Amino acid sequence: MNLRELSKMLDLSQTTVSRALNGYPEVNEATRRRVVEVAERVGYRPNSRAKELATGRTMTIGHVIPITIKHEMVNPIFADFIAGAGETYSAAGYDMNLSIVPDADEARVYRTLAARRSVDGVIVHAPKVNDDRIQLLQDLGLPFVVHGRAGGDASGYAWLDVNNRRAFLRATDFLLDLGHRRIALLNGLETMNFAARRRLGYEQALLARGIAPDPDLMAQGEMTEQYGHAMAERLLSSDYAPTALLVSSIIPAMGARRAVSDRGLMLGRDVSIICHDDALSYLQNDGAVPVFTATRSSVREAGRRCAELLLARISTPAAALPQDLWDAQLVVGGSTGPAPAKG
Amino acid sequence: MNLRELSKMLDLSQTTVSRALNGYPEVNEATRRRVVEVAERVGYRPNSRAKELATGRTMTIGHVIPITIKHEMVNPIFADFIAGAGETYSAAGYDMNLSIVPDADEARVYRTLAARRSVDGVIVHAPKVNDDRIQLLQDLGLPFVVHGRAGGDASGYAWLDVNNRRAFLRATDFLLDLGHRRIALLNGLETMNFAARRRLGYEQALLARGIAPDPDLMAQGEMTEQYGHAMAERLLSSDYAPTALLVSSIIPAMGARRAVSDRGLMLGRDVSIICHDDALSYLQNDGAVPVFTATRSSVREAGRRCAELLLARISTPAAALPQDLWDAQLVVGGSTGPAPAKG
DNA sequence: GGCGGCTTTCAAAGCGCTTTGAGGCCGTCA
DNA sequence: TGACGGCCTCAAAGCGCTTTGAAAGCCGCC
Repeated sequence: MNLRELSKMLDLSQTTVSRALNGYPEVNEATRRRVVEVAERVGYRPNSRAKELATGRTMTIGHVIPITIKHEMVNPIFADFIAGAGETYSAAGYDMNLSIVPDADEARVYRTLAARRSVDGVIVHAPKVNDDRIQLLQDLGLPFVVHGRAGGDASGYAWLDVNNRRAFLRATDFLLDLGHRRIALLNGLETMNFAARRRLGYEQALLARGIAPDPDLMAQGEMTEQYGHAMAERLLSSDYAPTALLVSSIIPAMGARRAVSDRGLMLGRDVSIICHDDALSYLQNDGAVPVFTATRSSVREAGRRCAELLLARISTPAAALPQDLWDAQLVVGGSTGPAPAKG
Repeated sequence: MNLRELSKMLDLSQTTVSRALNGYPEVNEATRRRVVEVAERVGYRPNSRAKELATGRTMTIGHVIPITIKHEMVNPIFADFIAGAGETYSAAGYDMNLSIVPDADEARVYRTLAARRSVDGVIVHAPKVNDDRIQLLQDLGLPFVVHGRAGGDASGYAWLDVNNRRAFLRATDFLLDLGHRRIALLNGLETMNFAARRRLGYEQALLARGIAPDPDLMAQGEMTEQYGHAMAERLLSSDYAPTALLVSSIIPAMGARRAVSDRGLMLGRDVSIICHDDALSYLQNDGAVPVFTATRSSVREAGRRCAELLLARISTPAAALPQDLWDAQLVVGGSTGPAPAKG
């Protein structure tokens, strides 16, 4: 069923039917209702490609998700982010075009999306400290919103970020207030800007109390359960072990917890853990007393909001660049307690 | 840069340029090289929508991912499945169109995709025991491959599934061989076919040893960490607690492990756990001695393969329906051991 | 009776590509 | 010399829609 057949069926011109379906004012309300009703009944939907070619708008948003090549790992927070963004798109009649690519190929994919006019805009995931994607997208003239920020000046593009520095500063402060002095940082890869900023917050908090950050207490890596386990294991087995761990995500935090119980230690008494909690749907850390004390910010909500911001940029390119900085909540759970008295 | 401009630049006709770019035989190899070289240099890529309209093929595959409405949860295995499928698509020049929808809306989305001709085919995720999507897609004439199978006769459509019944039968057998007699099942939602079949395997193994399945030892639910914790906690605190748990995924298994250590019990000695391991990239359960004894099957590999099967169906609709049944590996890790001697 | 407003038609261009059919030019071969 | 194959051009249709401009029909109203 195409437009010509439908208009024949309605005994109206294609013009009128098209106008009726697209809400143009010059068609009589009764006619419009009739058109819509029949279109509905016979299941007419305009051919997406024809419509998109004619209008020059694809009504689709690109998400280019990098795979870190070493472990072929796709960061699990993407699932929730995408779910949030997807809600916004559905509600607005947009589609999502998802590409999963080794991070080395990202630039090529953006160029292709732009040149083929396959998308009306893109979301930039996982910005690095030095990230050339932003300049590239500006050159390409493709509307975009960054989830996070790159390092350096962030005034020239649209983004939504969590105040990662502040979150980890507060988390570190919280541990310091509990009497902890040896606090380890199990960070994400510090080529990622979010991780670099978390480290900054951690160091700032320590320095503010006159504690020199100790490189032996800092690790970075991809945020797997195994990474959390391995690092916590290594740290806890040292002679001069930390009493608290600040962990970049709930996933390595689970690994760290495993290391704690492997050693027969008790979480929140012998060792404290604070992690960042993205509020993943399958790893919920809520309830009256959450398992983990955490800095919490919903990545799904971020997905929803990034999508909204992008759609707004597409429909109103001249509007001011949105730059949203969200504060994470510090929620107190069962994984933290006063620093143990010295052995 | 469009085709007309490019052909002007090359001083060739649009016809020749189009033929050169699309590999038609009637163009001289030297000319073709020149065309390709210039197109490359000026960054020409054909407009996707125009090409798709002209050819009638969208070169995109739809993935409709259901969100279970209650917890707004998106199953984290999708991330890895999609990553696998995405690799295949990229290699074949296909795009992925992802819709995330409350499961009640799925049928509507399929109808829309078909009517608008937005995709050349779809992957069906998470088939239920009673699933009307398959009939729907057959009616719509949209090529599809099911990841899993629905209940009932599966001979009429293309699918790739893990032998879930057999996997859980073997896992149960393994526990029985270790002397366990009270084995609990923490299953996924048994409206899902994979979960129903796992339960079947579990029950078959028990019955084969003359053990009547005990409803008190069976739970089902969405596969979150919290679910695993809550169920294990409840089971382990009963007077007549199971000595082993068979868990539907590594995520609730982590929750179950937490419950075990909460009670001061030791995994693999006081309580055994076997789980299904989808080989998620961020929850790897490998190494010399994996943490969990598990039935393992890579969902990422499944994604890759499902995508291949679907592309093959699209290019050769008349070929026989692929129906792949994969066996999960049973890998022995540290979470299982002989049943403890009675109290 | 004429005018203006509302609704609709008609015809066509245009979006950027693919595809086809007819035909031209050139060099080669019988 | 003529036929033929190889390579290319030309012109146009077609994919299914949107959008535009001109015009027509119908209505009520002054």
